[in-house]
Amino acid sequence: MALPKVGSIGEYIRDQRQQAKISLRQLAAAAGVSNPYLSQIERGLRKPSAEILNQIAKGLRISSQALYVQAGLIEDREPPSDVITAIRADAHLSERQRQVLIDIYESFRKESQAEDEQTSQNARPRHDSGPDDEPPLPEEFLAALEPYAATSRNGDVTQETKEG
Amino acid sequence: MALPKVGSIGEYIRDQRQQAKISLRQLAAAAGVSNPYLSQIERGLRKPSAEILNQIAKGLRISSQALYVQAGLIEDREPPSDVITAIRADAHLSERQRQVLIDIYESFRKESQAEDEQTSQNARPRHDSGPDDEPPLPEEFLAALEPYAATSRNGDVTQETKEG
DNA sequence: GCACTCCGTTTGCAATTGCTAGCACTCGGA
DNA sequence: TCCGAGTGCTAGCAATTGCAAACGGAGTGC
Repeated sequence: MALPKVGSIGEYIRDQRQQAKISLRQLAAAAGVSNPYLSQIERGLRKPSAEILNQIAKGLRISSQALYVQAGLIEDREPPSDVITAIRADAHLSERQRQVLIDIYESFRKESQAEDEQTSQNARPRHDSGPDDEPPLPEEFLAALEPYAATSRNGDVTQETKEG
Repeated sequence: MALPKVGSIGEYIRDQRQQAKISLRQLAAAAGVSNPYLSQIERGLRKPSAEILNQIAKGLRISSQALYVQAGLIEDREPPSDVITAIRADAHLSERQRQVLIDIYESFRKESQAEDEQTSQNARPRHDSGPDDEPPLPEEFLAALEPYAATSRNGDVTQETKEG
């Protein structure tokens, strides 16, 4: 992948600014930075801090993330390819919580694997073919979770998952 | 208060580092920054550039975006959790397993949220276990998991948090 | 020609980042 | 006891950021 060279962020900003048809000074004022500095940024002579970058993004009315990606400050929006990577990347979890989730996930994977082998041996129907294969309900987990996390077991699940 | 004050990013980094049980010097080495500087960042004496922030995020194995949000460099428009997306996309899981993982994940998230609102200082709302500063180990979960999944409880998690 | 306004740029300078070297402290072993 | 390895922190410095002031050029009106 092309290295995010320092100049590219400047070119990108200048490009966006010109597309918006505003002058350097206007953008500088809107972003709250000095015009000389913005000029130097656009020409790749200076490497702006994230704070300045953020202000410029606001002045340009574009997403900060796009600018950070251009600046090479965010790995090009890595898709959450697998569960473990996503868990690892989730900064809202504590290390221990991460480990618990990963443990459970891996045990699930092992279970599926075992079933898969069984299937090939005994030609057993897959578990999703019928609901009669019901394993114990998640309540067991949530019960075990209780000392650990304040979980709304099955009582009032009024907390919806959506957010914002 | 609700504003992302400058010091909070340092507290957040220190918190994540301590939860990961690595020393300041270890994280500094992993992130490629000097230990004194990381120390100052954690104490809120310095405002790290986005580049440094990015390296620290890598050292902590968390997403750069989460760190930028903490630093107030990205509007907290939190997209739906990547973890849930990844779980939903995992074809190896049964629907029930998916639901269990999502339930646990969300309960963790709620717990963190509650802690955060309660006080950003100590992260031990309940359950004082005495001299041993270890909260209950994941074994509890895995024990509860036993009837459900064929889990290798003693099996160490092969994913180690350190890496050469 | 002259004055005025806008454009982007160059020139110094204070403030800050981020580093190396070194300090003080704790723990375990000879 | 001292020694070595580990922890985090302070002091001082080079390099960089980000700014105010000033510059040359283009356009407009008198």
